[in-house]
Formats: sequence, C-alpha cells, structure tokens
Amino acid sequence: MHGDMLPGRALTLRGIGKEFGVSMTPAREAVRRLVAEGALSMSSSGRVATPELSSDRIEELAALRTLIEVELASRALPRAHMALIERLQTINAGLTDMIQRQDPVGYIRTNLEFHRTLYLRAQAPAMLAMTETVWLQLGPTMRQHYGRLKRKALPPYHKMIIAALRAGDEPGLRLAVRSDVTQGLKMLLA
Amino acid sequence: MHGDMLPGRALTLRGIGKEFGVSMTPAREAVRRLVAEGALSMSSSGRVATPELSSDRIEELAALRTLIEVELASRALPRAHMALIERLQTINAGLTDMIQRQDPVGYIRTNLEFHRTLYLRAQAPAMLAMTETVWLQLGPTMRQHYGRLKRKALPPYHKMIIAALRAGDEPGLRLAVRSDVTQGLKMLLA
DNA sequence: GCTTTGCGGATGTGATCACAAATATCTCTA
DNA sequence: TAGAGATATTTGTGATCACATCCGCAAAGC
Repeated sequence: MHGDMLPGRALTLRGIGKEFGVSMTPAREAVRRLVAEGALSMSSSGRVATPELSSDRIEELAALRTLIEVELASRALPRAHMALIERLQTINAGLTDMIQRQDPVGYIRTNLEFHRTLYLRAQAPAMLAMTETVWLQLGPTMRQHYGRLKRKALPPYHKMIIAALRAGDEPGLRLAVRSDVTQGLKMLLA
Repeated sequence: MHGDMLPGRALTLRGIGKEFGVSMTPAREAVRRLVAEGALSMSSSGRVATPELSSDRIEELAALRTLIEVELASRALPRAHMALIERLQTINAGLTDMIQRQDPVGYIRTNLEFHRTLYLRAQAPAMLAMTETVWLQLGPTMRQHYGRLKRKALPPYHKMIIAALRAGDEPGLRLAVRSDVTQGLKMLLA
C-alpha cells in the first residue's frame, strides 16, 4: 500500500516465509488474501507478483477512489471537530518533511494517513475498507511515479480540504477531495 | 452471494474439505479469501461463519451499491445495444418464474444476473469486482429477508432501467438504478 | 433450579513432505 | 556466437500430522 515494492516485483512463498520466520503455510494464506484483494496478481501457474496496472485500470481505480472518498468525506464533515482538523494539519506538515527528505514511501504513507484520518470520522467501516483495498492496488504504481517526479510543494488541495472542513462547506469539501484524488492520480497517467 | 446460506451459519475447515473432497489446506485458502472479501466473518478464535449484519452495516453496503452501480450503469449506457436490452428482458422474465416458484435463492441469483449483465457492458472490471464483493457480503442477509416476505410482483424499477436504456436517458437510468438498489435493500431494514 | 466446574471432542494453526509443473541453467551443435 | 535441447533447480499444491485452544455438555455444588 505504501509503495515499498515496485510494480512487477515477484514474490515466492518460501521467500516470504523465510523473511518472516514462518513456514510456507502462513505465507500462502497471506498471499491468497492479498491476491483476493487485488494487492497482488497471480499468474496462471500460481506465481505471484505486485500488479502492473494498465492505464485503463488506473483510471478505473481513480474513479472508484473519487466515488467512495467523496462520500466518506461528506459523511465525516458533520462529525469533524477542531481536534480532527488540528490533527490533519499536523499530518499535512509531516508531508513537507517527506518531500524535503525525498522519501516517496514516507510521502505516500503520510498522504494516505491524512485521508484515513478524515475518513475514520465517517463511521463507515465498509466504505473505508473498500477505499483501502483500492489504495492497496495502487501502492506499487504510485511509488513508481512518485519516485521519478520530484515533488517540490505540498498538494494544494489538502489545504482546501481543511478549509472546507472548518467552514462546514459540504460542496466545497466534495470538490476538494475530488480534486485531490484526481490530481494525484493524473500524474500516474503521464 | 446467492443466499444459499443464512446469516450466522457456522463452517468448519474439515467440513468444507469433506464436502468438496479435498483436505483442509484448500478449504483454508478458500475461507481466508472469503474472509478477506467480507463474505465470511471470522471470530477471534478463528471460527468462521456467514456474517450477521447490523442495520448500520446494511445501510452502508446499500450506499456502496448505489454509488458504484449507478456509475457502472452510466458507463454501460453508451454501449448498450438492442441485443443487451433483449437479454435483460429475458432475465427479467426469468424473475417472474422465481417468484411463482417461491425460490428465494433463484430469485436473488437471477436478480444479480440482471444487474451483472448490464454492468459487464461498462468495461470496468475493478468496479464490477467491488460490486460483487458487496453482493457477497449481503447474500445471506438478502436470503433471510426475501425468504419470509413473499413477493408477488416484479421489482418495478427493472422495467424503468430497461426503458431508460432504450431511450438513452442517462439521468433516468441513474435514478432507476438508484431506486432499484434502494428499494431492494430498504426491505432488509424492516 | 441455576450456576459452576471439569472433561472430552472438535477445531484452527503451522510445519513438513511428496509431487508435478514451470523456470532457469547448462551444454552441445551449427 | 547464437540457438535448441536436455538437465537441474525452483516453485506452488495438496495432504497429513502434532499441538494448543476452544466449545459444548454433563455432572457436581450451592
């Protein structure tokens, strides 16, 4: 999810088992679960690797993110109090560190933490789980593209999200979240 | 997904293995996958059963269905030709049989087939997979409620969906799909 | 009559193994 | 030197087993 692995990275059951000090059996279960969630792709021969997404697939996953995350943000809005907004600002500040440190994995992790923190307030566990499944599928691809283009500034729409939360502006919040997701994934299609 | 099992139905690995003539290992992998997809719930002790959904969870899953299925229908609309519409009518006629036969599992299966047939035209495999995951989670609950209330007539919105497809009416199609999903799941909350 | 306790069966977990298929490596030839 | 065939290695699959834990039920106690 955080882009620790690039797309196309092959994995073996024995290798995973050795890495975590267990036998093949737990490694298999973990792999099967991740394949079910779309986080890993499995060839016809059962070989497993991180997915290499086509442009169509990326667009589709971006559309799913938009659909669900806009709804989550909208549901979180009436429950968003000052403590939440302050936490979001703290996380957003952490994003600056990741940019300066040129840490793509840290950047992706912190960015997702920003979104998750907001969406947790929506009290919608099934929607959040679906969203995280999409994040999981996009992780390696995001890393691939964030690694090469060197970010200089913070994503502009995070501040817009915070402002809309403060103002209780639902249409503005929906637009800000939609823009943030769209802008972030537009770069993956370049 | 089709409601063969009621909510709360317990399953054991050895039982599944015996039922399908395999050992515990493949049964375990299947169960783990279904748990990952939310189709089965697992207790802290690893016991597995079909999920018993709370009202909140049902509402949330219904909202997810609406979000994604409206989008899928909208994407399918420009590609929907006469052959597709005729197939939908055929499937819809099959629903009448299931009602007369008082076959809840067959009714659920045919109803989902109606929707899947339409959504397949959207050429959006990730969205369709997400939708089917939601169906999977709702299967036992749908069966529980469809079993007790005896349907007499076809769901009215299927004909509205077909009419909107014929007319190329996108807003009408979105409304019809939204209504169909909402009306179908409203019964689960009674 | 109700609760508690103890016991036996049932169940999930993780490890190991044999096997078949797929992949990688090597060798020989043109 | 490049390619094709043969061999060796790697890899996933499914079965089986030992073990710890959990659940249900029955008997005993209050």
